Amino acid sequence: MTEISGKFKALDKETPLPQKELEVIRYWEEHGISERSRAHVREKKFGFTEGPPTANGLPHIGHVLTRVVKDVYLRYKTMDGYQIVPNIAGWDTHGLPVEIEVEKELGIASKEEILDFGLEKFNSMCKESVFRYEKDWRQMSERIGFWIDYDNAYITMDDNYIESVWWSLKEHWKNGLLEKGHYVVPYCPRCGTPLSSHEVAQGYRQVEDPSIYVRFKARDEDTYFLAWTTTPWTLISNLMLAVGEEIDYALVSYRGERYYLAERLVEKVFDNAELLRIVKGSELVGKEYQPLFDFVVPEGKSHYVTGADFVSLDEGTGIVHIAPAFGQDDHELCMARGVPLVNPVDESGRFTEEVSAYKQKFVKDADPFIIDDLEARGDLLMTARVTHTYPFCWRCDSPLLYYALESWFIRTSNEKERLIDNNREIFWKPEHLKHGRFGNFLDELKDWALSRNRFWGTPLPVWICPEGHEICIGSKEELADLATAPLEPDFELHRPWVDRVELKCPHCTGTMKRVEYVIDCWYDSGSAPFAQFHYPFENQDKFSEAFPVSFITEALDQTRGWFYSLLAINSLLFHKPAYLKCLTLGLILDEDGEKMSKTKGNAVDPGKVMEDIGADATRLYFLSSPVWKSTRFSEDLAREKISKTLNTLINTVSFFTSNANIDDFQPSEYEPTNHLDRWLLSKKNSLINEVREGLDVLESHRSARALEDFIDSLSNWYLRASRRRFWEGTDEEKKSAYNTLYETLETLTLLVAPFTPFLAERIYRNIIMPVRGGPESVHLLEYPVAHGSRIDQDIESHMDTVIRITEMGRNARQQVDMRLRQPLREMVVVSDDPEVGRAVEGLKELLMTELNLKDVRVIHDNTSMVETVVSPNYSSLGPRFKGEAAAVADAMEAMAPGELKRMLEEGSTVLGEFTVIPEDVNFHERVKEGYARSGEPGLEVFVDVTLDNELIMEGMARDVVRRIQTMRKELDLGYTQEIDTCYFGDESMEASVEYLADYIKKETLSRTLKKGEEGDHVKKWNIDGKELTIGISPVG
RNA sequence: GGGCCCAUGGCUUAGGUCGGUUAUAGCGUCCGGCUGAUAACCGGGAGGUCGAGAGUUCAAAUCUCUCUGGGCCCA
Repeated sequence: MTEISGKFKALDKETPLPQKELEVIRYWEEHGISERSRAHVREKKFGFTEGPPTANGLPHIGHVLTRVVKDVYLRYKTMDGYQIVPNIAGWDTHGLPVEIEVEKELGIASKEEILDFGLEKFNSMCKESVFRYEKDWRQMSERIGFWIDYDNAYITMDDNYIESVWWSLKEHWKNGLLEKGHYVVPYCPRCGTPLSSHEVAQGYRQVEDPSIYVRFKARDEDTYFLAWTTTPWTLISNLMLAVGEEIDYALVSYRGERYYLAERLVEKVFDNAELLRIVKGSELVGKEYQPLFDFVVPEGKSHYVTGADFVSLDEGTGIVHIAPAFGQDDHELCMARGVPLVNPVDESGRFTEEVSAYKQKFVKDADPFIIDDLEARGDLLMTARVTHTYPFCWRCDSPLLYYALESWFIRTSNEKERLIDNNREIFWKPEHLKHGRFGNFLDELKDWALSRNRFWGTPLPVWICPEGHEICIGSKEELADLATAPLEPDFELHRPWVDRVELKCPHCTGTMKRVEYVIDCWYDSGSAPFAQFHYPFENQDKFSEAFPVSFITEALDQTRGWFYSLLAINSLLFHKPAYLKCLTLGLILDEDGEKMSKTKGNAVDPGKVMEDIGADATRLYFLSSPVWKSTRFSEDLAREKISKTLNTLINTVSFFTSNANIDDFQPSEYEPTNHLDRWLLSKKNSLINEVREGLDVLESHRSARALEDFIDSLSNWYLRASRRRFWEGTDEEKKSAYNTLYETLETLTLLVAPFTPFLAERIYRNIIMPVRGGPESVHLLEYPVAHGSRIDQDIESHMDTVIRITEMGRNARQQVDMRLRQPLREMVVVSDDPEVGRAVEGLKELLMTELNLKDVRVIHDNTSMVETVVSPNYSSLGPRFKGEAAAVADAMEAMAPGELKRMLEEGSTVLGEFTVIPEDVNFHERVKEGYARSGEPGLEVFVDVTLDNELIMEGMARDVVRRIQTMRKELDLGYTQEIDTCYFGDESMEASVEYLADYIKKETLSRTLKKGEEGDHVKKWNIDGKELTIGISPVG
């Protein structure tokens, strides 16, 4: 194919899209486009905070989705005149997952081994590890077209960042919200560390455990409380019994003893017990009982029955044994009741000296002995085995214990109402999260256990002196001021440096030492809105521009992760919601709907996807279905976007460039005269509104689909129907057509820019920039705004009608096997809707060409096109008229069918001497001879399918044209290349060619059309059973 | 164990807030057509108990409840 060069540059269609995208990336880099798009200081600010990933693993396809979604909204807002603040990336760098990676590398697995290895060395390895794959992350982001500033990214392990975090912790401390206490955590006795919920979640397994029914003797009456447990070893530490205050409890007699238990569970527990009385749980509250064991005796009041809302009747007895050191519910309940904690188990999970009978025994191993003891005393009523899920350490497989540890926590529960209020102001997508998963979490808000007995993290800035005075440090300066010695030259806000700093106690003469904890790394990332600015030490103005954050988006798993930590920390500090819009993304599944994982080997490599199908197609694929739904991903699914949408757009542009250059088109002021043009411009403006609306409500799929539909209509309707105007229209026609198409492509290029930034850039640089001038990138332009005056609902709906009529026309032709290339006399459109009349009137030419007709006319009713045929219903007539049935039938047939039909619509009617009822006759319609019909009542068409000699010859001529065009294509001739043409064969074919020689010559650019069998390219065709040999030779 | 979400032809999916004619479209498949921008396109066919059951209603893919299966979060 010969490319005609001109001011509109043709798009390169040969090179695969992914390769062209790499060229675009180079162009952006060379011209610093992304920096320039960011550099603009604008009045309108759009706050965005990047949810920081950890770069100690490779990015996967889910991260690609996150980046695509972030990017499309940020590009849109940027083009719409906002300045994204601060528009920087972020890295999450602390936490147990990082430590574990390093432990694996070192081949160690315990805290002692880390300490032996050396804290400083260990932490510096962590520091390296978190950036191991930074390059891959940056490359992936760049490749997918995510523009964010990586060079100035915030990093949670930087001293400035940590200092801001310290500042915030001190704020909490000053407000009495940061406190030491005991917190029951899942704890691995072998590793000597509590586990994060994330780790615990990995280790749940189905196991069988003993379950026992134990009785507690009431103090003041001769009855027992019957309780149930699956952890006998915790009975040693029992301090209370809990009942549901609204639950009915039965007092029963069983084998001569009296027991309380939930009424509903009596039959499950006892085979034949005598019911004595029913009481409400609330009546049991306050009753005291004798301790089962006396190894540990707490100070203060204990061993009585209390009410609790977590008592369930699903299993057990409805009376729950409470040991505050070993259960979260238990612990909270005892705290609330002022019952102190007892914990006779050491950190390795063994009973302490106090528990003389079982001392040094691992608690789980003590279970059988405790059971035997209880049985011997007669306090054990029954034993069973239950299968339930229980957590195990994912590293060493030890059963985890729920264990009360000293812990620092933030009293978020004190501020629960504030968090709930702030959540009300957030726009959630999808909406159900607001009150569902996220809202529920806030409703049941617990205090935030902040401290971790670990090494690599933000150190908890609390120092304590031997007298018990405590101080929270809020800045490096404050630390230096109070320190007993100057800070080391290479000091940083990490262990072990901060551990070595001792402070002068402001309240006594003592020396303060730091508590050895680091903090939960979720606190780090939740501090990003202020800590990324080193607020309040610097950048107060920048912070207030960007806070509250206008928009965040991350995957669903962040609901109780980052989304929560952001809301909690910032609500406490600033009494405002941290963010105003939150878009939550679904998971990416593989083709079969399975979760992707490395171990299953079904994970998709983003790099390969980029190589195979490219960024634009991937972006469009993700953006065109609701992003919050879990989406299946496969290259084949995404590839469809290339053939369906990207190529269609590319070809539309190609059509434009090749023709505009041939005609030397120059954009100019114009008034669209043609209906198709006005229709397209109206559609275009409606499209702008649709795309914007979709983006504004965070429903990118609505925008993406509107764009895809528009591209489809542009190419497959507008352009197909307008082609001839571009090729052979008058100057006026061409002016309107070219300007309309050009203007539409311009707008479309801008509209798709946030979705498919690479292709948009190519189109911009090929057809817009060289002619219109303007900045070096489409991404530096403004997003289109619709011109309401250009939107013409009538013309849009008229075109819809015409499209429907076209479909009917094709359908009608097909019913009688009348191929489209055969010209036909006329089509009659039947509708009494005046709008249909107007639509056809305005677009008559279009209908004629689309359906290859000589005429189209509209009539109001179909009486002239169909005859009503009467067929007497003998099964109704017969029984009633017997022998006269035939005469009745004759009478009916003698009438005008329309007349009879009208009469019967009223009910029964009298024909001479007979009274006939509607059931006596069936009417059906017969289409007028020579016509084919399609459509439905209200709008139908009748196509005249009778042929005469002239029509047949025209059809043949078109067949010949089609064959010559195919041959031109086979020779790869340029669009304007003239040829000499010969033909020879069937007589009727030859006659047709001669009859329509001028038409054929014009259509095929044949300078001559002669009888003969010669030419550079000669081919024998069989056209509808008739043979014709055609030969063509390019001229010159 | 608790909470939330999801389930629509062989495959991928729209619609669900606001109940209303024949359930959307693409891929694939079969038949036909069209084509000098297009990897396309157009017409038609086959293919659906809208996960199952119950309820509300004149009317349910849509609202309610129960169940089944899958997922996520939390214990």
